[in-house]
Amino acid sequence: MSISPQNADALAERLSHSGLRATPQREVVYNVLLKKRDHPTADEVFARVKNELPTISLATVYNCLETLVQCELVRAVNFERGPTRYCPNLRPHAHFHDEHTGKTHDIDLPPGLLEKVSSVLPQGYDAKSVEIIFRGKTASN
Amino acid sequence: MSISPQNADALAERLSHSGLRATPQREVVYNVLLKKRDHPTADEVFARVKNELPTISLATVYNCLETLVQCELVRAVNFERGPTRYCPNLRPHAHFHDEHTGKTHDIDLPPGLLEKVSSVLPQGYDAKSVEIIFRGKTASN
DNA sequence: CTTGCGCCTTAGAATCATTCCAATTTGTTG
DNA sequence: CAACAAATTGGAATGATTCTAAGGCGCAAG
Repeated sequence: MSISPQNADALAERLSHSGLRATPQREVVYNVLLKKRDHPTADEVFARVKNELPTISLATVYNCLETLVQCELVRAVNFERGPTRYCPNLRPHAHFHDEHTGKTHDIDLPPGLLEKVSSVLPQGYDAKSVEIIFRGKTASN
Repeated sequence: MSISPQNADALAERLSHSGLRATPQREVVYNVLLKKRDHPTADEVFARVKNELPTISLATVYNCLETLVQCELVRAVNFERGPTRYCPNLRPHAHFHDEHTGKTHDIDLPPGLLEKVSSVLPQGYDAKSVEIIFRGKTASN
C-alpha cells in the first residue's frame, strides 16, 4: 500500500501549515483511514497500520490520529460511550448508526441543510459545527 | 428535597410497567436530574444524591441511571469522549456544546424539524432517533 | 559536516469511566 | 413466616485513553 501523491501532498501541506512534520507514521495512519472508510477505532487503525509499520506503537497511533484531527483532515466521532471512531470524509455528512450490525454509514447532506438546521439556534448562539446522528436499522436487516 | 407527587408517580408507573420497583435510590436519582438540568455526569449525580442518601454507592447510581434510560425517562448523551451525561428533557431538542464554558444547553426544536432532517435519508434507512449536536460559542463569552 | 534543538516516537505506567462480581439486603408472595 | 426475586453495595476488573520519561531524527546555524 503506497499513499497516492495527492493525498501525501495534502497531508504534508496541512501538516507543515501547522509547523508539523510529515512522518511515515502519520502518512500510513492517514492512508489507512482513506483506504477503508469504516470508521475504525484507534485499536483497529493500530492493527491495520502494523502491517506496514510493524514497530509502531499504539501511543503513536493515538498521537497521529489526534494530529490529523487537529489539521482537520479527519473527524473524530463518538456515539454512545465506547472507543472514538475516525472518519476521513470531509464533505458535510451525517452518520447513520445501524443498531443491528453496529456499522456506521455516512449520509451525504444536501447543500443548505446544515444552515437550515442551524437557523433554529436562538440569538447569541454561534455554532462552529453541527453534527447529526441517526440511529435505527437498514433495509438489509 | 422531596420528589413531587406527579414525578414520583410517573417514575413508579414507568418502572412497574417494566416490572421494576420504585426504590428510594431510583427516586432520588431521578429527582436530582429533574432538579438541576445541567447534564451531569454519573459522578456528579453521585455527589448530589449523597446529600440525601449518604450510603448510596456509585455502582447503584450507574444502575439507576441505566434503569431510567431504559424506561425512557432520561436520555444519555455522549459528546466527545468523556463521561456520559444525563438529561431528563424528553421534548425533542438538540444540544449546544459551548466550547468555552464546557456547558451544554438544550435547544428546543420546532415541530417537523426532525422529520425534515430525517427526509435526507436514502431509501432503506429507517431512523428510530435523530440527535443533533452543535458546537461553538455563545454571546455571553 | 557536526552540533544543538525541537519535534516525534516509543513502551510502559497511570488515570478515568464504567462494568462486573459476589455477598448482602429488601420487598413481595404464597 | 419462608422463600424467591429484585436491588444495592464495595471492591475488583476492564477498556480506552493519556501521561511520562527516555531515546531518535531531521534540519538550521555555525
